[in-house]
Amino acid sequence: MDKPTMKDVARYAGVSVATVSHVINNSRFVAPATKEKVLKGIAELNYSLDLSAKSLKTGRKYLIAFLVPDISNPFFSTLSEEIESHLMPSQYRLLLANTKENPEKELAHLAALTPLVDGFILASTLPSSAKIKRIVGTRKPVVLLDRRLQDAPWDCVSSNSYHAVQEGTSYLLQHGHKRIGYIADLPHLSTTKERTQAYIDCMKDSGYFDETLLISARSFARKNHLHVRTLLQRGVSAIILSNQLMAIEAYIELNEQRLKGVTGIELLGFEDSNQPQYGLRHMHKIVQPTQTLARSAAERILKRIEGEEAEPRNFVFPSKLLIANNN
Amino acid sequence: MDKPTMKDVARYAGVSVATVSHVINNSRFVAPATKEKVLKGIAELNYSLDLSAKSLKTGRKYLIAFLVPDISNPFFSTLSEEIESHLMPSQYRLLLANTKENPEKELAHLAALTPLVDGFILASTLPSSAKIKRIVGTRKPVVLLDRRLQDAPWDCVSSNSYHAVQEGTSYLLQHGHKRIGYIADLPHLSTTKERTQAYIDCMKDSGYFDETLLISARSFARKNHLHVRTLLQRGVSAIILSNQLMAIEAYIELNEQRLKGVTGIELLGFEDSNQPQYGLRHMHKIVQPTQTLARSAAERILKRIEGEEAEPRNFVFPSKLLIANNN
DNA sequence: TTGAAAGCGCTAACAT
DNA sequence: ATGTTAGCGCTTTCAA
Repeated sequence: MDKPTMKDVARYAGVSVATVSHVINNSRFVAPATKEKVLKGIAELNYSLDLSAKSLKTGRKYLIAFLVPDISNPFFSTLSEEIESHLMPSQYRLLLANTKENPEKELAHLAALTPLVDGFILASTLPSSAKIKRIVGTRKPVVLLDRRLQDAPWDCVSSNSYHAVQEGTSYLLQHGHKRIGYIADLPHLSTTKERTQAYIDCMKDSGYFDETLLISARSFARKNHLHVRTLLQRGVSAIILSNQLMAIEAYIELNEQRLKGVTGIELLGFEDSNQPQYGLRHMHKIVQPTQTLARSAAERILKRIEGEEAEPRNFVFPSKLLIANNN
Repeated sequence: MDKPTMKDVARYAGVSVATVSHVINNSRFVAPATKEKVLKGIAELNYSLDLSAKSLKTGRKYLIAFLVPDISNPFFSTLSEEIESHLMPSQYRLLLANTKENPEKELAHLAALTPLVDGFILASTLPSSAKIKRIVGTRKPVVLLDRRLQDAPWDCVSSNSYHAVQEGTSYLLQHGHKRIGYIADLPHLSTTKERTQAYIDCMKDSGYFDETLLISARSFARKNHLHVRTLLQRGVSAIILSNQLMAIEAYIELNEQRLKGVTGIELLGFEDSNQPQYGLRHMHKIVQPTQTLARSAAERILKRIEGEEAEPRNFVFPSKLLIANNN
């Protein structure tokens, strides 16, 4: 009653293990009749390949690690679900590691996982790629996801929200808002820089830029209700939140303020998956192309693991502004 | 410049590979001086054990799978983070699989992962353990987490919220609420049954039970704002939500209703990690012992993998009621 | 068109 | 107190 091996299948089918292996991997021609017999043996004995043995022989681990800054952030949990489902048809499995927006933790994970996996999908919380390169080396492929990194010799899959933020800010300005607050995430992130810049450019163009309305925060800290209050005290009539988690917090806080009589405030937030979470209906949103990001990242890492040698490429997908219908 | 093997370390230290192996695994006595040399060799050559080879030899995979119903639910994402951190000191890694509250998907994952992992931590979305047993067999240990299962021959780690829900309901009754609504999650889940029963028992005791105020929902559907409206139309003055995700949605919807003039409604929800998410301040909460659950589950699965043969045990940790201070 | 066999890096039984 | 070595299940080169 032991787990059957290739040898068992070979004996059953009256062929050699080499033939069984080649049938499974489609790695050389096998006569249709022979192939038939082998397939039958596999089904009959309920055989399944031992990946450890294959791994020992080939050097591959059949494991891909996805390092996320915060798995309880719906953006990243959706990404991981989608990546996982795109990996399903391959024999690769996804290992998830949570870095909690902590560079040390990220480096520790990279070091611990490097010998265990064939490649990384990385939403990095680091400011640059130097340390990562040192740990991961040049042999294991890396695909950067969501957050770009300086001088990184890897494929990078990200969204571009510059235009969407610009459009959104313009929309607010056109609708009479002059004091528009902005709550930014960690300043070293590429996403933060891009989005904040769009806001700044737009506000400066219109002549209403006021740096006291630009708050640098950390989505991980869950302190956004305080920042919302600060901005309200500074007289804003609209607030832009630089990601979904912050948007949810701000939405909740704004409602509480409304109950205390505050009126006329508009919110522009992010939505990171196209299933409407929590029904934040009265908020303008920038919708990220989450599914596309996930699919592209999964594709890239598989290609690189299979040995694709082309120059690193950037894959950029635009976010879209979604104006709430005011009902 | 190839990856060093045990042989390299052995040669460097002037000993046999057996000795190196025993030093690494602490599996037999090695003279301190010899051990020293080996350790030096390991450090010097930057050696790291090849788990695939070890795996082939021992049959272990050094991988544990955690099957979650919904990774974007903060309860499960917190659990996974905590389990992961408890596994860190061991050589086991956590594989996360998302079943999306779909029994078919859960079974498919179990089948795909069974040959790849040493054990499962399972927050099952199935109504009973029969099919799981058939797939997983008796060789791979399973630890049930959060959700109990009929006739399951496995350790089970769960919280008990019966008392907390009862206390909470009593509190509401004592504060003059008579029409108290309840929005339940999937009816076949052990957690749902237990919590709903506590509510029903309490309401019947007081003579105010009204079955039209008990709504059976699905947290996965994100439709709770509608259920809240339904209950308000039916004249409730308090609503109990049977998990955190539902609580967040209800909280948001209630605030919107308040803005339309609704007053005097109280909410009792769940909080699944003790970092206060989204600052839902004006809500009573039942706090789950999330960290304890995670620690216990990690402990159990490791013990079972190491071969512990004791009878399956239930580990139950109580949830706690937290009354909001009304400010 | 298929088979034989070496060997991947490790563990552990058997030696001494 | 330590060494020798068979063999885990697979891939792949070489041979037929």
